[in-house]
Amino acid sequence: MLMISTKVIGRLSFYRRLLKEAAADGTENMFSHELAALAGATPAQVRRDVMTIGYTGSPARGYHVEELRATIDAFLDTSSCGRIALAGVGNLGRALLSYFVGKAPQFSIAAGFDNDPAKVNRVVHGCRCYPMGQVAEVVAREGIRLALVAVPAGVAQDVAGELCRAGVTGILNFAPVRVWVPDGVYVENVDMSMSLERVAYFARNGANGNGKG
Amino acid sequence: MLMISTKVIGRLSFYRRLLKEAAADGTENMFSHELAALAGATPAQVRRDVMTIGYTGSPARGYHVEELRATIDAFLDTSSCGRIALAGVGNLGRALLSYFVGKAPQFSIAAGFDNDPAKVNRVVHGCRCYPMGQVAEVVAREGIRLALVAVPAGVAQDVAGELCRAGVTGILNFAPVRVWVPDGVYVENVDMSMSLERVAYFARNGANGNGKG
DNA sequence: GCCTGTGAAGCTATTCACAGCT
DNA sequence: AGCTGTGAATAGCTTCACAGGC
Repeated sequence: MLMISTKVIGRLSFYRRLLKEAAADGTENMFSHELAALAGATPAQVRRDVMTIGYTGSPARGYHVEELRATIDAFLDTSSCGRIALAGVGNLGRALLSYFVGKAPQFSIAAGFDNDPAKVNRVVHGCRCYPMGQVAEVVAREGIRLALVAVPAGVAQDVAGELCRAGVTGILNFAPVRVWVPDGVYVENVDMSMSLERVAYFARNGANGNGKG
Repeated sequence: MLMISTKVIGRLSFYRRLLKEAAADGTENMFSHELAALAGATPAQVRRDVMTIGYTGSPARGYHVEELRATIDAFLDTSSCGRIALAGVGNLGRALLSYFVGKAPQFSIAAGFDNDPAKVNRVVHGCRCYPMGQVAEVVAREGIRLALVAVPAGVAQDVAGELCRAGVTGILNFAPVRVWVPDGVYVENVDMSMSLERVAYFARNGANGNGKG
């Protein structure tokens, strides 16, 4: 199977969200330039991205909103893999919980992990918090494959390692360190300090428009 | 002045953090391959990045940790522009407050804004919360140039526009929508839903290693 | 006319590979 | 020997431009 870049996957995920909104507003068809305007991309890029997943629109009507959304859904295979672990139920962890609750119906945070005795066995936003020692057991029992890592930088590597050993194959890492994982595990880093420094740099040095993201 | 990509700026910011840690551990010199190993990059890329900012090491000793860090500091111009506004003091906003407090000494969140009367005039983590209506006044008074946007998607555009009108030139946007800003304003989007969907995709489709960020 | 799909071109980012230094 | 700095090569990404269709 052809390898598709993280950039394309990100944009597809974003297009899908826009298509959902458009569908909710009653829009049935959209041209590439319309979708591009919403996404902040070029029409050519939208067409390329749509081509990569093998959907094709009509010159007369553009893309059928529902069909394209369904094609992206199928491509991203949204049905499976929805159970997520949250490692670190501090300020950031709880914010992530409330952020993801309800937002993405295909995903649910099935378990939280923390070493703070004040958090263990609490239920926050419908998510039960377990001690770190139970990662292996709970991840296996709940069939968890994805994890959010929101622990302090100093323990992120240990926590990530333990999650991988328990069977997690995808990690969204909010700790400001690179973590090393076995082959076959995918890590994406959300490094907010780095992002802020980048914003500070370009705010001063006058690059306008949207950066990455 | 030569235009430098967001990727390079991000990596420089990351190298600097690693260099600080190395210096704290008493390391005086590092070779490109050592820094690369810590950063998860290639030695050639480290050398390129270092070259871009005009620092040069020695074949015998590699880079002088303190000097390189100072050169990156000077390049990113860390001294100015440190005052930040936080728009939206909900769960995410408060998590960002606690995340950035102390973390980056060159940055401080000087004011929060929210429309919830329960939050207005409260002080959270040393940050005073004002009503949205006072953005123009407070941003001007505090000399704020950067903003974190952590409001619901539906109002992100309005809030971003108001911030720009008040003089903000850099926005780190956590709302899952693209916001449109005047020329000369830089926006970086942190779209956690998109990131999670990307992780889910690559967790299944087996791309290993680190993605972007 | 204005659209899509797409080969080809153009551009950006990364890596190679080697001269020059210690 | 092993390193840096860097021109050249490669790989990857985006845009152009146009054939073909309505």
